[in-house]
Amino acid sequence: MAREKKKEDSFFDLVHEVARLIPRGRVTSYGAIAKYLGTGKSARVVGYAMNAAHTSKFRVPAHRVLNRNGLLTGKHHFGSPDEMQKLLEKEGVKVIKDQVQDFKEIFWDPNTELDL
DNA sequence: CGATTGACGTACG
DNA sequence: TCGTACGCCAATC
Repeated sequence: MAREKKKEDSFFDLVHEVARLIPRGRVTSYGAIAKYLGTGKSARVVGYAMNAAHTSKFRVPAHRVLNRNGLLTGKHHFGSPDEMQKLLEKEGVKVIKDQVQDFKEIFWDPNTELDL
């Protein structure tokens, strides 16, 4: 009765929330989010959670989450692989050959930005 | 309940 | 410097 809504405390929601906190025009890495969530070395779980982002009721800007190399590793998981790059460029992020330019300059680290 | 997978990361050769 | 192997944690089958 009291549970009118199922609270999804899954790791997914945690990643989804952080992903939504990413400012427009900024990008982050799976490892950064993983560390922020406490997963630490298991950046894989973050990527896995991103896969579930599609199932989240909220819109998760997964296109702002890249791997440690600033490479659009998960572009294939979008409706269209070109859409991810298109979205990033639309936000002012230059992407060449699936590689984000000035990745370290637009890199948004939740551990630094949120803990500031 | 056990084995496999996964949008990563780091270490080693 | 580049390529390959392993580890890590959680979800899914």
